[in-house]
Amino acid sequence: MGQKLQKEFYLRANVLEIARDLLGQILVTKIGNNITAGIIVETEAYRPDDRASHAYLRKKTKRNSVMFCEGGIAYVFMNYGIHYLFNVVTNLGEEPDAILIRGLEPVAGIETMMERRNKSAPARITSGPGALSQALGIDLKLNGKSLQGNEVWIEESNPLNSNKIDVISSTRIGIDYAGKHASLPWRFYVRNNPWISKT
DNA sequence: TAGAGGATTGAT
DNA sequence: TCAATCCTCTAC
Repeated sequence: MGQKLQKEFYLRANVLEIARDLLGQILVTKIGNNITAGIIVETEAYRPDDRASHAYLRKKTKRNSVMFCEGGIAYVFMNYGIHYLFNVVTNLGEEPDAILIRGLEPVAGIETMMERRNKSAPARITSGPGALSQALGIDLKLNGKSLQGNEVWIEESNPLNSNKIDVISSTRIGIDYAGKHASLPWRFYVRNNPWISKT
């Protein structure tokens, strides 16, 4: 088991840099006595000057209010009435930046994940933001939780391994409504990793 | 207070 | 290709 990423990691001003740095780190949840974890292989960054963000133009609503807190906490919301999506809030409180986690490579609690996903094989159980949230037991109860706590956190993986990661950036998924912002290359993923979500 | 639509998934 | 499904936001 590695060390939890320190709060300073999340307080940096460049959300794109943090989104890239999250690749290769390990997202862990502990729900009851069930620990589940996976290596982060796909992320997307959102900023307040970006129409695709819930906090576009720094507009604060009940749903996105945790994005306006200091970085290092979880932002969970329901999408399409069906799926929970898990984000990491970054930057200082004045800047509502967030990073959506879109893909994980399972490393612990795989049996639990398969049960939660109602699958008999691990294939693709954590590929896609809604899917990985279900596999890790993430729901609205985790919204606003500190990533220094003991329910959900991100562990630093071996830096030597991180250096080997071949990162690709591309446009984000499912935000065609965002006009020119839809073409920003703010999605980051690990080249050739089988656990990234479908394009 | 009502209506529209969404940072998706999985079955057809 | 399209339905499921419900919460949030916006406009009236």
